[in-house]
Amino acid sequence: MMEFTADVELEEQCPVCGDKVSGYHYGLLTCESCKGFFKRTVQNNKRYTCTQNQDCGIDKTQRKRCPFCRFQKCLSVGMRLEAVRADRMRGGRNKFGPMYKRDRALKQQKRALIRASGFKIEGNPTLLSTGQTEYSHPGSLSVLQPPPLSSPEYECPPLCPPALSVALQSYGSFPAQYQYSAPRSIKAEYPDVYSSSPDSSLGYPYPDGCMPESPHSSPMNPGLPPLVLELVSYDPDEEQMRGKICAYLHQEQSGRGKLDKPRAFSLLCVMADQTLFSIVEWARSCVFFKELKVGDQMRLLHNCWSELLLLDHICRQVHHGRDNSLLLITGQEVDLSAVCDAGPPLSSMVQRGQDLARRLQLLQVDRREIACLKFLILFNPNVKLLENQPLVESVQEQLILRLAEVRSLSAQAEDYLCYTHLCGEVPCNNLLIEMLHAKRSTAV
DNA sequence: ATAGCCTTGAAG
DNA sequence: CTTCAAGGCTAT
Repeated sequence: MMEFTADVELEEQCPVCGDKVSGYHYGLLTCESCKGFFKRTVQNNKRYTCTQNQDCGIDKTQRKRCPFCRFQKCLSVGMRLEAVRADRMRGGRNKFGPMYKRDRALKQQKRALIRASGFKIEGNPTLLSTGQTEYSHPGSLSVLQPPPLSSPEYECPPLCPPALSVALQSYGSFPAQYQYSAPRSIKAEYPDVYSSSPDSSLGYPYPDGCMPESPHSSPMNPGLPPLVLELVSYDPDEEQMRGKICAYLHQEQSGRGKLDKPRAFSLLCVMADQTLFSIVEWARSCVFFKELKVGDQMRLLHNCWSELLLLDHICRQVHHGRDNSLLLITGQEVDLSAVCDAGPPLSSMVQRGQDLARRLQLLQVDRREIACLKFLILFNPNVKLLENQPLVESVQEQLILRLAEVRSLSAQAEDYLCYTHLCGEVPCNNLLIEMLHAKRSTAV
């Protein structure tokens, strides 16, 4: 009963500052002040800087001290930029409505279950990308769809439920509801580039030149097919991704010592695991992909996860543009010589990755082409969904050549991961390992 | 700039 | 009709 009350109290605390929750705001339950803070920041496109080390603790008494870290925390716990309306329209409901409803139902269910059984049920640890499963992935438990994919958490807490199927089902089915047929009465939320007003192009999430191309910018991009523009619009925001993963790592790391080799490697695996979640989330939001049944989605992802993961890494290096160091998703720089000290399999792979990054750099690939490439990787090329798009066709030839290299290197990386996993150096029960096993077992 | 309270308005 | 999460207002 103690745990029950503690659990309920926890749910009534703002995940940002711990103050009293006043309702769902911008994607999750927060307090009134963080709601207002998030709104002001996004609406006024505010930029803060941290005078410390960008890791200030945020609580009710200190939340005013560092708006930079407060906003980072808002993002890392899962507050959604796109829930701030670009046109400032008041009232009504947005696309998160059904999600809030499911989340409420889930909490209710959980409470009832706790009350009935008298013990606390653990969430799926691999889903805890922010330490707040319910906040960042509401609905992952509440999808009470019939089998084959039952609601795993309640049935087998000690076992790791299939992370991919849970990740694929989080947020339930709501994205399908607003893709094209969304009522235009609710409009101008940020990622919905189709309905935002032209003057909203100065919105928050896209810093200088990184603004996803929206159809509104097509006059500036003559000849770019709408599909390409759309593909780009699905790209996750790197900063937001970094915020989430850093928050997760920070919490994972707390109390741990320095980074010796296996420790560093397992840290990389955790990063990869968390990045995979972002990739799955990205895929789920993509046109065509979201129309597929979950089974097909899983098959596609099982096939290409490591390629997408590698591409994500390579792109970061292209952007980073340095031959002698690697840039991690966390923003940390790793000296290449340190990696080479690790020995042949890893060092040569990293070198191949660097070579690939350099060649992509020479090709001057931009985010539109990367978006196409990711799409090509996700779908089996035989599907040829992009075949009729002139731009994709014009760059496809060169991109496909790189694809072969991505495939080959990712295969080597998979083997290496498998090997290190057998040596016990990879943390178990994560999406990474699930993917590894899934591919190996179906490859027979 | 913050945060508590107020008004709005689509969805149910 | 009611609900409640958006944006708005305003004293601190």
